[in-house]
Order: sequence, then structure tokens, then C-alpha cells
Amino acid sequence: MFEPVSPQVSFPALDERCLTLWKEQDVFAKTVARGEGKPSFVFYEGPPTANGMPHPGHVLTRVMKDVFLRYRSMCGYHVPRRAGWDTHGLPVEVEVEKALGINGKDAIAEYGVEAFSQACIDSVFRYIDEWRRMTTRIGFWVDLDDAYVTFHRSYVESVWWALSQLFEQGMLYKGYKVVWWWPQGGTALSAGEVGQGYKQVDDPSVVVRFRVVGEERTSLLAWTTTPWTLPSNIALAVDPKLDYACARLEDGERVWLAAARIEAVLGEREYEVVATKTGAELVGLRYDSPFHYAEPQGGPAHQVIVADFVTLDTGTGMVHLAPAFGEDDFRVCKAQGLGFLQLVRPDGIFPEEVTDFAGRFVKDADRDIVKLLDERGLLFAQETYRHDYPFCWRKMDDPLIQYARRSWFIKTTREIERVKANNQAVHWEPAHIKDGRFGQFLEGNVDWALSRERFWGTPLPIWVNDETGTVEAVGSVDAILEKNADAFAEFDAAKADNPELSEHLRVHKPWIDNVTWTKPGEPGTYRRVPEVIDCWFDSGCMPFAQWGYPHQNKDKFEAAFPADFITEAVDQTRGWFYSLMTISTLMFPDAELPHPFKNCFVMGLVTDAKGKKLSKRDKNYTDPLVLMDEVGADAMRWSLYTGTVPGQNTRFGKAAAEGAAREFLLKLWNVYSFFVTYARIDGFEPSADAPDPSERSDMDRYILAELDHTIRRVREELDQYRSHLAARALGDFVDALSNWYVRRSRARFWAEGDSVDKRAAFATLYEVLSETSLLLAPFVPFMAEEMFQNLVRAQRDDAEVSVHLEGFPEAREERRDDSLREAVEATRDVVALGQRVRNETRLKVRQPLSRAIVVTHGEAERAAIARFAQAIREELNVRELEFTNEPERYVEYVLVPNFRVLGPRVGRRVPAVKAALSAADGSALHAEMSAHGKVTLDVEGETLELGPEEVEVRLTAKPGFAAAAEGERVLLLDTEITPELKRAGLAREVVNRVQRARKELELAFEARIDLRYQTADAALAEAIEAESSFISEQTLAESLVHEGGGTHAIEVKVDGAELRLWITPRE
RNA sequence: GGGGCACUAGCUCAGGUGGUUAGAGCGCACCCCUGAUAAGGGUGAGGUCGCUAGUUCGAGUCUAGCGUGCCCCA
Repeated sequence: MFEPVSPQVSFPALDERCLTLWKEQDVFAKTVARGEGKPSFVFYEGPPTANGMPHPGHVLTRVMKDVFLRYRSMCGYHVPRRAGWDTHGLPVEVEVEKALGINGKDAIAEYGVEAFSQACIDSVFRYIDEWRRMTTRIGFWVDLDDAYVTFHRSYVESVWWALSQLFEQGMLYKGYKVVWWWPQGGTALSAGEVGQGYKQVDDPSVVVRFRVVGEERTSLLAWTTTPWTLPSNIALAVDPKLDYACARLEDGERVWLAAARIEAVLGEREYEVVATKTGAELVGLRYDSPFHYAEPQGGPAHQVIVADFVTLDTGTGMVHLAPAFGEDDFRVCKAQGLGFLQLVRPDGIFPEEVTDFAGRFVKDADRDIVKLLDERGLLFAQETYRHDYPFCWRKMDDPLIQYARRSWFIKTTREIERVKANNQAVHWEPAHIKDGRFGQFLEGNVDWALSRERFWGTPLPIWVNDETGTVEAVGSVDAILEKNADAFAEFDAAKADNPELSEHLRVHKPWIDNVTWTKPGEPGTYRRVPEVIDCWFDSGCMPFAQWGYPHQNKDKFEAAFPADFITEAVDQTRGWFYSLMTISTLMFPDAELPHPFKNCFVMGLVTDAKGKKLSKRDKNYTDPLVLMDEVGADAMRWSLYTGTVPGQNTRFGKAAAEGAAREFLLKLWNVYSFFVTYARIDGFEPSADAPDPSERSDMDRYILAELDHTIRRVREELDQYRSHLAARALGDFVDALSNWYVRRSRARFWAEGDSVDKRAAFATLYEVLSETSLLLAPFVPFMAEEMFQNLVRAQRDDAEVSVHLEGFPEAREERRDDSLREAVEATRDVVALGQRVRNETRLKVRQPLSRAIVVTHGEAERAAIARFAQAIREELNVRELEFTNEPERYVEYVLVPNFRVLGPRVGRRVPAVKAALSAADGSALHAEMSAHGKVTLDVEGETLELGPEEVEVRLTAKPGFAAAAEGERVLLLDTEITPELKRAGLAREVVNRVQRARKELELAFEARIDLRYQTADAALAEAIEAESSFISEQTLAESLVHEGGGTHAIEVKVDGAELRLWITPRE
């Protein structure tokens, strides 16, 4: 016997029951253990950072991971799922700085790096409880107790190994990277921080003469808003395709500039163009630098070169380049092998060499630099330029400057072709990521700037001899100990002093900075470089670093490489997806492509209901935990599955989750509740022998075929990582189940006594519901579990403890029946046509009609519809359903071209054929086609024969009939209402009134009544008289008497006639 | 400034390889059902498929340009 199921359901309470069951029975661990020894489905968890509260976007990534993992697990794969936490990096430091109320590198040093690192460890798990709760609550099964953590010693040592390998391969080098630099704070700022600090300022805008070497009184004009960078000028850039003009001014001076900028730059001055050249022709032209404080290093300088960023919007079409102070400048100069000069100290002060301005802050010296240029006759023009310029967000008076810093790089450009080949082998969903966003990113690849001048990160494992300059990289703590057994003496002492000191700090600042060694016969001491590394490198190492490979767990790494599946949001394209693939390509050149992931499902971002980005500050979202307590986890999951198209943003809000519950979960719950209610009344036992499929009705076989079809679709879509299409298939199925199968079959469930048909109905619905619980399990694991527990586990001894331990349903050939499914579809179409006719002719369904006539095109379709004649009669309330033998009486035929077939054959004559067909007598053509299997048509003076495949037949009802047509189908209603039909209609009106009254009186549906009535209307009285047994039966009236009296009197109108009714419930 | 994605009904979204009547849900209007009932169902209205060219017998679908929005990078 099933547990009773109320139609009212509390999803949050249901969730609780399931969570308790899973915990008590340790179901997740069992699902993993169950797969031991079977082929594995490898998943890599992209590590989130738990130093902020989880929001709906995080929920999306978790449920998307979950659905595919649960699916594969049920399909029999071994699916271990290891959680991971990303714990390094600037965002962590910033949070800690905020918490400690300090800012800047100096402040951290003052606070103490040791304590700061400890504070970072504490901070990264600040919200881990909320993350755990959200993860558990939403039903994401992942092993949180065995999570990998990027700051752990074993993880760091793996990252070191990777870096030391790259070092050995010559892939690591030291170069310059231009960053947004805060001179007063002595630190670089991240893009996000820079974005927070823009404000509008007025800067000097000057046009400077660069005198051409070897040509008297000739100069190149260039524009700049940062005069302080001029002493470090290296080159002038032109666009090779632009035209440049040499203008001779009144005083005889000649200046070069872009032809298109002459008006704007020369303004009122008199001039004469004496020469023109393209930018390409100017390349190589040498000029005298405006300042000579120092010689550029590492290459030639002071000449014209080409660049791709020259614009004509502002300036002169010639761009002053100072590679030390501009990212574009640096890139272009480096690519063309020019020299480098950086005449500004990191604190923003001019150094000694710049004799005129030494000791002054660069921005403050701008005015005097301009003055000096003027004195030397090099200033061509000056004005003030208002624009947005970034300042330090922590100290808005301090301007940032672009500044080239020494930085360590990975020479990714050397191996980028291999990365591209790897990318080509990956299955991306959606596919456009491969050659779109990700592919484009690889095309523009630049060397990976690896180092960060910060504190909390994986220390760069590079030691430099302080005398000889020899560089070594190490790949583990053991490798260090081999060089110096006492290397960690300081840390060991500290740990002896304070046993609480985390072992993981051994490989972090400040301890690692004091690790040194010497080499016999070599002077000097090896000391570590001060930098830590980009935390994206950490996360990209996770395929091996999560195992501490290669220092340990070699087998585990090899068993779980590469991943079959990863999924994150689109913002990870340049983040995790790139770091994973690049590092893997570099580290494992011999691995079979693709690696380290074969399938990548890229999600869009979650926005609020209006499409706005989720923002902590604007609070435009509900805390997921709060929302789940209101609508339940499954509603949230389902709305995300149906609403998320790969790569597209998802609008999410409470309304979306409520809609999911209403349209899908409750619909299914109603079916489930309906089934259990009647199964209990009838004492249905699932163990009872189910009637053989051949003994079941078409309706039963139909829903089983529909189930089979759905299983196929769901498997196909999930195999291709298209969860939204799989969810849609399930939605369609539940709709067919509730809306057609159950609705049409209700009477079979409450039929009296025992019959094969009733047993077939119960057996079928039972089968469908229990299998549906398996089918739904990956998507809505809670509701699926609830149904499974009651329908299956409690009924069968051999059932698994949880639905999630069962196998995923398989399609079964013997259930498949596409023609039956098509028949039902045709039937439902016919019903819809009938309802349309009733609506249009205002013939309410309550009024029985004698017959409906269906005109179809084709025997097969006719047979299909005939199969469900009973259902059609009931749905349309007609006595007979007929198929006419003389369709010509009711319909006209219209032949239209079948373009798909005809197009290729007749080409440009298609419109003429179409016109000829519509001009001709369609019915005559149809007759001709029926008789001869072809029609002959006169098209533009030529005779053309059309075969049956080349035309489509459409039917329309002839005027004067109550009919509706759709494509090849017409349905007519016989609208003649005979007296007998009229009486039957009235009787149904009376039944309707009594039923409404029964409902108002809140009578139980099986309650018997006595019914009395009075009416002055003879027709109505006659109808009630004639149909009294029908009325009594329908309303459960024991008696029906034409006289007044009784407990409950009501007055109603039937067809305009007054009717008084008395309803007396029997005890 | 560069790259990517999107633009289809009032709203949220579907619409392999081009085929002439563009679909669904919600909302709305009208109606049905009353033994799934504080549930269920039907019908209907509503669309120049962002704009403009082009390719084609035929374009929501392919090409180019433009516009708007979002994301990533400068």
C-alpha cells in the first residue's frame, strides 16, 4: 500500500525529508562506490573562492554540474566528484586589508607578513559554511570533505613542479610588463580596481616638434597628454596606410603630420603643403629626441615606426611612444626590436639623470617640462585637455600611471599553435566558443605575465645567486632540502614554538623568503625572488596539483586525466579554460588531444529578472538559501535548466522559480497524487500481475510510447550536453501525461469492480510514474526521490535505497510506437478543430450534437484518427464521429506547391507554378491527381506535369458549414439540434447546476442526495422528466421529484427559464 | 578601439542542413469541466522575426553594412 499523497505539497519540507534520507543512508558515497571498477566519467570542479557569499550565479554552475554528473552516475559510470577551493590572489588580500583596516604594501609589511598570511587563510573560508549549506541544500553532490585547496603545501609543490619544468624548458623569462601603477603605494592595481578610480581631470595637451635628423628646419609633430614621458621617448608611430603631409609655415619651418589633421592642428596658421608621403614611406625616418638625459638600452631608438593604434580622432596622426609608460607603446616597440628607457622611479619621482626635474613627482613637473620645451623652440602648441583619468580608488588624490615593471613571463607564444590544436579537439557547447571567443583569444595570445608583486599567493620557486646571478628553479620542498637540509630551520623553530602554525605556511611568505642555500665552490647565496604568481596559474594546475602530482598519487592523477567534462560560466574563457588548457598543453606534450578536458559546457551569466547584472551592492537578488526555503530546491533547479541556453545569459528571479514549480512540478505532483489516491482506494498492488501490453488500450500503449520517446530524447540531449533541450523533452512528456493520458483515463481508475482495463490503467500509470521518477532524478533529485520512495522503494524488496542508485531508464524497442504517437497528435488536433468550431458557432460543449464529420487527406490519417474516435466524441460531446465518403460536398481543395521538392526541379518558374495552381480549380486538380496520379498544368505557355510528391493538398470548408480547417484536415459539426438533443442539453445544464451546488455545499463526491425541483417552463420540465435517470446518475440523486421541499433550496436559470432546486443530502 | 554573443507576440524564450500559414509558456479575453476540484482543460486576439542592402525561384535562417543591449579585452 502506498503512503497517502496530498495534492497540497510543501516542497521545502519534501527537500528536508530527502536531505535527511541521503545523509542517513550516505547515498552520495554509495553512488560513487557503486561505480567502482566501471568506466569513469571524469569531472573537474572549477574552484570557487569562499570569501564571499554565494549568489544565484553560483547556484547555476552547481546545478549544471550536478545534472550531468548524476546522469552519468545513473548510467553506470564511476563519477568521483572532488570539490576544490581557490584560495590565493589579490581579491583575498583586498578582503583581508578591508577587515584589518589597513591598505597598501607598506601597511601589510608593517602589520607583519606572517600574521597577514594567517589572516588570509582565515579569510578564504570565511563563508565556507554558507557555501556548504547552499551546495547541500541545492542538491549538488560533490565531495566537500576531500576538497583540494590551492594554498595547501602539496598543491603548491605541484605548482612549483610545473614551474620548474617550464624553467628547465626555457619557457620562463624575465621581462617588462606595463601595469597601472600607484606610485605612492608602490603597487600595481588590478583592472577592477583601476575601473573604480576614474575621474575627470584637466591635463596639459601639447604638440611637440621632433626635429628630423639631416633636414634643416623640419620636424615631426606628435601629441601627448603626458609630457613627463617625453624624456623616455623611444619612437614615433604612424599608420602606414595614412597620408602624411609636410606643411611649410610662414616662418619657413616645415612640419610633418597626418594630412587629415592639418586643419585641426595648424588651425589659423598660413601654410603650404610642400610634400606628401604615406606613413609607410616615413618609416625609418630618424629624429632628434627632445631630451637627452640617458641613452635607451637594448635597441635603436628615435625613429618612425608603424603601429596599429594610430587614430585621427585626436592629435597629429603621429604618436609619441614611451614603452616604459604605455602598454601599447611597449608592445609595439618590443615587437620591432627598439630600445627601452625608463626615466621615472617606481615612486613616481624623476631620478638623478633627469637633471632638470630630479626629485620631483612626474605629474607635478608637467608644467615645467612644457616650459622647457617652449624655451628650446620645440613646443608647437599647447592647450588643456579634459578627460577621464584613473586614480587610486583608495586614495583618490593619487593619480595612477602606466609603468613598466620587471615581471616573469611564460613564453606561451612559443607553443600557442599546440594550444590551438588542442582547442580544436574540444567539444564546446555552444560550439561557437571554439572559434569565437576562445579561439579569438588564442589568436591574440601574448606571453603569460606570471608574477605578482604581492604577498598571498604561490611563491615563485625561483632562487637567484646574489653574487653570480645564476638562477635555479625548484619543484618541491624536498628538492630544497637536498640543497640545504636546514633550509626550513626558521619555520621549524616557529612551529615548535607554536604548534598551531599551519604546515601549509611552510611554502608561503614570509617563511619561504628566508629559505636560502649555497653551493660548494660557488660564491654567493641563493635567495628567492620576491614575487608570488598569478592565481590563475594555480587553478590551471588543478588536474595534477589536486593530487600533489608528481610527488604523490601518480595513479590517481593518471586515472583522472583528462576530464570528460567541465562547465563554468563564459567569464572563465580567458580565466580557467585558458589556464587549464595552456598549462596542460605545456606540461603534457605527449598526451592525446584534447586535454585536460574533452567537453566544455559554457554557461551564460545569471542576471536579475530585468537582465541586469547581479550585484552585491544593488542587492538585486534574493539569497539562494532564502529562496529555496520558500519555493524548494527543485523549483530553482528546474527553472535554471529550462531557462538556461548554453552561452546565453539567464534571467532569474523568484517569479521564474515559482513558474517552474507551477508549470512542471505541481503538474506532475497532481498526477502522482491522483494515482496514489485511487491506487489506495482500489487497493492496487504493484506486485500484481500487470496485463500484457497486448491487453492494454491504445491510450496505455500511447503513453508508454511517449515515455520511450522521451527517454531517447533525454539521453541524446544529455549526451550532447544540452540540458535545456532535455528539460524541454521532459516538460513535453509531463504535459502529455497529465493533459491527455490522465485526463482522458480518469474514469478507468474509478470504475467499479475488477477489469482488465482498470488493471491495465493502474499498471500503466504506475510504470510510467515510477520510471519518470528515475528519468527526472538528475534534474529534480528531491521530487524524484520522494516519488521513488513511495512508489518503488516501499513496494519492492529489490529496490535501491535511493532513486539515485538506480540505473537511468533505457529506451525499449517494444514500447516504441511512433505511428501511435502520431495518431494521438492527429487526434488532439482534431479535437482542437472541433473546439474551435464550437467556440466560433457559440455551441457550448454542454449541448450534445449528433455528429462531427472529419475530412482527411489520406487513408492512414483517417485510420489513425478513427482509433481514438471514442475520445473525440467525448471531448467534443457528439454522438457520432464520421468520415465522409463525399468530401466534395463539404470542402474545397487547394493545391499548393511542395516547394522543397519542386524548387530544385523548376527553379525560377516556382512563382508561376504557384500562381497556376491557385488559379486553377483545386477540386478538379485533386480529382485529376486521384485518378491519374499526376496533374498537368499550363505554366507560362509550357505544359508541366506535377507528381503527387510535388504538391501539397490543403482543405478548406465550403461556406455554410460549421467547420474549421487546418492543413490537410477539416472538421465539420452537424449543428442541427433535434428536440431529443435539446432535451439532453438541458439535462446537462441541470446536472451542471446541481454539481455546482454540491460543490458549494461541500458535499463529499460520493454523498447521495434527494433532488426536488420546480419549474414553470414546460420544455425544461419535459427534459428533466425524459432524462431523469441520467440526471440522477450524474448527481448521485436517489430520487428526483417534480415538487418543492427539501433542506437546501437554490434558484437557477437554465436557458432563460427559472428553475428551483432542493438538495437534501442523505445521511 | 578590438573580439564575442544576442535582438522573433505585452513579457520570457524555442525555431538542425534556406521551402512560402513562424511556435511554446506566462499574461490577457472568451469559454468548458466539477470523481485530479483553493485543481484541470480549450479557443482566441496578439508578430514588417532590430534596420538596410545583397545572394536565391524562395531568407527568421546565408552574406555585407548599420543600430541597440550584454560580456570579455584594451
